[in-house]
Amino acid sequence: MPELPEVETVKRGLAPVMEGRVFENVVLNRADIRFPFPSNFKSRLVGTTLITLSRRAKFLKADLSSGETLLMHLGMSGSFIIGAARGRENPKHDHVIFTMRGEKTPIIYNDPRRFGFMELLGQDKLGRLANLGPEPLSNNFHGPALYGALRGKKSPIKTALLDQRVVAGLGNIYVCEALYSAKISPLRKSCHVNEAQCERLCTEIQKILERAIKAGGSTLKDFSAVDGSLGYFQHRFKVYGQEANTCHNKDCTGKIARIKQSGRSTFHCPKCQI
DNA sequence: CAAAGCTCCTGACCGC
DNA sequence: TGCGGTCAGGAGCTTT
Repeated sequence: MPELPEVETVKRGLAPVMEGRVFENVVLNRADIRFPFPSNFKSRLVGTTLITLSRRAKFLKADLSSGETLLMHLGMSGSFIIGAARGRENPKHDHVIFTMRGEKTPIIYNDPRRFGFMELLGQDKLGRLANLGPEPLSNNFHGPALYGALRGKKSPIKTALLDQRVVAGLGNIYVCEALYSAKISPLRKSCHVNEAQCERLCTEIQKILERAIKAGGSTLKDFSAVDGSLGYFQHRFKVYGQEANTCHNKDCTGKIARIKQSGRSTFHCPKCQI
């Protein structure tokens, strides 16, 4: 599922065919996905220029010449396809089709589970971006900042890292991976994660995200890269989905366990993550 | 206020 | 082969 690195990959794939282009046509194949599309969605887009496409947390943000901002979230299974709408294997879940002036092929938004959504924000409106925590790859994200965000929190560190107000852009997979690499138990209370551990956690989060972005984003079976490239599914995680495998941290003989935390699967090594 | 639980949705997977 | 049940999860919403 798309987490920060996947969204970043999508952004990089879409920017060359969207930035600086005028929306020539917008087709909606249904009135809503997770939420209803904004009123007059098509007429508010057609004729405007997409000035800048950027990413904030797991959101794609398109600044328009009209002054409005198109905010897009991929949810669990959303993907963009640059290519012909016809001859697609499963056009069933093609919900939005953008045509940019001067571009040969349309840009299709496909989302089987419809957990994604699109919104239009007025000028100076932050909307859902207002309460997001720091970008993990920015200078605002560092040990002391994380420590400050965690103290006073009684929830487990795993849960806290999924809270987009603490750090923005992580999902279940990368949280498991980061805690594993930092050798911190997902069950540890947030307020009991000390300064040194916060420092380590920040470093690991950044390393993991950077590596994943470099790899073009990693993915599970229902997410595909913006160009539909395969081989995208081959990504192996160190701990996520590795239940019962032997921990391969150095000098550890533990076995990867799977537990549930606030309804989500957590994979961890009970022996070396403390 | 924080934290936990529920909800949306479809496709993949499993056992019979 | 088909069918029902279960699971996956981002994040907003409701409940505690």
